[in-house]
Amino acid sequence: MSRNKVLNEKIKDERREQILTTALRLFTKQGLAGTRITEISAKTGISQGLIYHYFRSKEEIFTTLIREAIEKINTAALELEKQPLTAKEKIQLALDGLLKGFDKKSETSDFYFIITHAAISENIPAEAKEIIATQNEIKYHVMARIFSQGQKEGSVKNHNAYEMAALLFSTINGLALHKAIYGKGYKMPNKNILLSMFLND
Amino acid sequence: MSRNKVLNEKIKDERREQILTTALRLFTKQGLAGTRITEISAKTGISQGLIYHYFRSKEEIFTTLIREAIEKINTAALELEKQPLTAKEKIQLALDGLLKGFDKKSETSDFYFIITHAAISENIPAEAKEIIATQNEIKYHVMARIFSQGQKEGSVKNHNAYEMAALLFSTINGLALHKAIYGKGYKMPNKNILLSMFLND
DNA sequence: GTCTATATCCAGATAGAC
DNA sequence: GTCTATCTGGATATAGAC
Repeated sequence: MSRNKVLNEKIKDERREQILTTALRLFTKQGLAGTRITEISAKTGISQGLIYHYFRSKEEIFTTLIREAIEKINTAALELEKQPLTAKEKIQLALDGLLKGFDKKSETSDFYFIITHAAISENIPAEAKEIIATQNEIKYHVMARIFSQGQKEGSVKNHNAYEMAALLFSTINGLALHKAIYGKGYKMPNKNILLSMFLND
Repeated sequence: MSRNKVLNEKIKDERREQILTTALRLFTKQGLAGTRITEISAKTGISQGLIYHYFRSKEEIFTTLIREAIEKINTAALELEKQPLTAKEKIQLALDGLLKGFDKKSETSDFYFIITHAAISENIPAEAKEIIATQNEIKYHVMARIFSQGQKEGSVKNHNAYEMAALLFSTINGLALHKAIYGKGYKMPNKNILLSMFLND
C-alpha cells in the first residue's frame, strides 16, 4: 500500500470512530428514533452526505454499536471468569469494576445503556434484535457459573445461581441509570453493600 | 346538567383514558420520539383527528402521563410513611408491593418506566422536564426518612439514609427493566435477598 | 363529537459536482 | 473523500364536512 493509501485508511478509520462515538452518546440520551442524523453530522463536523459514505443508514450505525457493546461486555466477563481466583474474589472484582466504570462516566456506561435501550425497545433494527436475543445472555451465564463456583467454595449464598446473576446485573443497571440521571452529585455505593446480597458473612 | 350531557362527559372521559392508557404502553416500549400518533390512533380505534380534540399534541399526552405517574408514586410513598408501623415493616411492605406490582406487569411498571425514560431523555417536553426535576425526588426523601426511623429503631444498617433510598429505588428499577426485557420467564426475586442490603440481621 | 382529506414540515437518504 | 443541493416519504397537526 502506498504512503497515501495508508494515510487515507487512517483518516477513514478515525472518521468512522468519530461517528460511532458521537452516535453512541446521542443514542443513549435520545434513543434511536430520537436521534437525528443531522445531529451526528453537526456534533462530529462531518457532513450529512459523508456519513452515508461510511454507513448505509442510521440503523446500521445503531446495529454496529450494539454489536460492539455486547462483544466488549461479554469479553470482559469471560476474561474475568478464567482468572485463577476464588469466586468471591471474582465477584468482588466484577462489582468493583462495574461500579468504578460507571462512576467515572466512561464509555462503559453508554455501552450498557444502549444495550438496555435496545433490549426494551420494539422499534430497533431486526439485526440488532437478533444480536441481543442470542448474545446478550452470555454474561448472565458466565456470572452464574462464577456464583456456582462460589457456592461450592462456600462463600456464596444458596439461591439459584442464574437468578443471582440476573439480580447482580439488574442492580448494576439500575444504579447506572440512576447515576446517569442524577449525575455528578451521585456517588455509586460501596460494593460491600451490594455484596451482602450474594455472599455469606 | 342534562341527561345527555352527563353521558357525553362519561364518553369523553373514557376516550381520554383510552388514549392515555394506550399511549403509556407505547411510550414505554418505543419512547416518545419512537411512538407515532397514528399508532395511538390505530390501537385505540380513535381517529387521528379526534385525538387532537382531546390533546393538543403528542407532547401533551406525554406530559400528562408523567404528571400522573409521579403523583401516583409519590402518593403511595407518603401513604406508606404515615402508617403506624415500624420502619422495618414499612420497608418490607414497600419492597413487597413494588416487586409484586412489577411481577404481574400492571400499569405500575409502565408508570415507573415512563418516568425513567423521561428522566434520562434529553428530548422531552420542557414541562415534563420541570415536573421530573421538582417532583421526582420526593419518593427518595420519604424513603430516606423511613430508613432514618429504622436506624433509630436499630433495624436498619448505618449507611447514609438517602443513599440507601437511592439504592433501593435503583435496584427496583433495574429489576423492573430486566423483567420487562425477559418477560414472563423471569420471576422477581424474593424480597429477603434485597432486604439483606438494608437490614441488620 | 367524530371522521376524512389535506397542508406543512422535516428527516432520511441520494445524486452529482469538486 | 467530501461537500451541497435535492428528492421523497412519512408524520404532525389542521380544516372542514357530517
